Amino acid sequence: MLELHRKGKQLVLEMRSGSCLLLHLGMSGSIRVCVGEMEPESHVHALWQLQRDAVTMSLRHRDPRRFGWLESHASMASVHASAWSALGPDALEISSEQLAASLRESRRPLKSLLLDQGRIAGLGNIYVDEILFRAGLHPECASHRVPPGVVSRLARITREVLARAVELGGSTIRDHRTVEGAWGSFQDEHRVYGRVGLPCRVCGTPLSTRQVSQRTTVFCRRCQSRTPQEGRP
DNA sequence: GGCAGCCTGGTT
DNA sequence: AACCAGGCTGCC
Repeated sequence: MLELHRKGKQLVLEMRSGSCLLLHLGMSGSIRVCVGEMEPESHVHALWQLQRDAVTMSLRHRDPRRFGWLESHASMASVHASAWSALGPDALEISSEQLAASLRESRRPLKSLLLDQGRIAGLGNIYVDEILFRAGLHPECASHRVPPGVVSRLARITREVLARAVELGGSTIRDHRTVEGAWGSFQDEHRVYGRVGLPCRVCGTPLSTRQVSQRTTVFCRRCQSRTPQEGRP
């Protein structure tokens, strides 16, 4: 295997031959690479033995809840032309212009738009809630009503939250592990996710919950205003 | 645009 | 035994 590529939640392993394995880990999936044999484990759906010179390496895809998938592509060009053409810009690098373009014409709730992989690729339920809290925005605020200055701040916070989460190895709630098998620790910095009823870390108000876009949503009704003001710090 | 359904394991 | 979480697809 030569190279790794990623867009949003999708990962590509590009082989030396140029052929590609495109995969999505779903919510409980993981891939592990190790030298030599691997200890047996449950829920392994695919296993490769890779030969490099005299060394054998094992690559394994484990996915207890089977929400993940993988498909084979002849080349990166094929990946770009199919699966990746349906994805919006990557959330780690989203610009305020790109975000503004998505928000401008939609009356949908902000949270629903941020979860839409075709608009912005890479955000799931945890990170959307964490981003909206840090941006001081209500999850049900109509997307087109977010003023330009606030959109630019939202884009910056999106990039910052994800970069920090990556730095900490992600959020280990239950299944998630880093590629080395370690726990992530971004959950220690969660402000709202998993904290329903607990006091807001900023103002002490008990955190609220509600279904938004068929997703459990946690937010602070005091810190996250429904009508964002331009120029908020 | 909403919503059921897919699936498993942990919780109630 | 019933319910829930989560990402995404496919059907209204």
